[in-house]
Amino acid sequence: MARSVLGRGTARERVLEAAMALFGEHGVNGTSLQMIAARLGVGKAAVYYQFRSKEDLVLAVVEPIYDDMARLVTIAEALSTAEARRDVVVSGLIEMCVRHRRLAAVLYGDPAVDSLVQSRPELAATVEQFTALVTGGNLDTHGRVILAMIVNGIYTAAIDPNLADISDADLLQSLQAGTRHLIKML
Amino acid sequence: MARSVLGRGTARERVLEAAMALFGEHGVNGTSLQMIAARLGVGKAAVYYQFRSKEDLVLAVVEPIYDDMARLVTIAEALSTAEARRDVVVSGLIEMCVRHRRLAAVLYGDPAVDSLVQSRPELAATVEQFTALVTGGNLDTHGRVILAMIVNGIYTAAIDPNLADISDADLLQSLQAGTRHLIKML
DNA sequence: GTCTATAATCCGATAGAC
DNA sequence: GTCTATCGGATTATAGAC
Repeated sequence: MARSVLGRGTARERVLEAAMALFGEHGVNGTSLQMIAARLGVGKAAVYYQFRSKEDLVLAVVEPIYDDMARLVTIAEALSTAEARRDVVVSGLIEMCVRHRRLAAVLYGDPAVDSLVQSRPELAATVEQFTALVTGGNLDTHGRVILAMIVNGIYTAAIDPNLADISDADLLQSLQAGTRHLIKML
Repeated sequence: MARSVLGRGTARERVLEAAMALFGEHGVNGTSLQMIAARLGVGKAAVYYQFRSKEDLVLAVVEPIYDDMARLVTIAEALSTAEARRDVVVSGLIEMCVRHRRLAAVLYGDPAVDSLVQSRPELAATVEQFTALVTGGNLDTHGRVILAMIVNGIYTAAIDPNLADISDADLLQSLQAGTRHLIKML
């Protein structure tokens, strides 16, 4: 169990950490395994020792957020009305985005992650259920646009690099306030 | 001036159209010139006849939106107060996102586009001025988060595929209403 | 666990025939 | 204007030495 000069934790954790940082900067398709290895000061084969393919690595990076999402879906689906389900999912989304702030920035809208998710039935199902819970209930055109502003606003405000200096607690509070304000317009 | 079997307009316009569609689906880094050529039913060299490099092609695809942004910056900078400038830029952003709905989806957050913009001083300057105008004035932490929700909410609601069925006019109206509502919280 | 070496593939880009 | 052919380089991934 020799460890590299840079970073802490297990070799696997250090690869995940480096991958996350580089995915965030260059996107998944713009990040080669060579770049990840170089950042860690190791050879390309050292990365392949931890993950048998790039797809496996991306999946491992992305896993924690989809675990949270699946948990949130399970909780919300136990509720009885569409409005209650949406409220739980949206406020759960806020907490999720804040908790996984750095990670969320990585996968949000990345086409490589999107197609990877679509290729895995469990992940695709979770995303589909999540979307259904958010857009559930009968909304008119105006409501749908406002709801999209809320959900995407939460997501992208949480990951905005310009807001990186704001603490998790402050961010959480402001997102909750803004959401409460907008959700009245539905 | 022979023209290919598929599509309309000049050869250059057809390449731009195909590139935009594929960039939106797979991202810039996930789209090879071979894919673009294949979609048009031509060879790779036919694309290189219209654009001397992939960078040139990406630049040409992205150009219209940065032209609009530069125009908006010029108009806003002539105003006297920070609040007036921000109002003009934000409402201009709404119109811009609706007008370039499909294109905006392509470049929003694409790392390849980001680094291309950063490598071109004119484009980088325009983006920087735009950001400065939006975040101008003195805002507290809460205001900064709300503003990020507004701006990113506008952007991503305009490009949301789930809202593709909504007309430009309806989308414009709802975005303006939601923004007016949220901007009171600043 | 990490290394070098290498295989197979794909990329962007160029040259030149037609 | 479009084609084929090809170059050099980078990529994912594997094999085997240490």
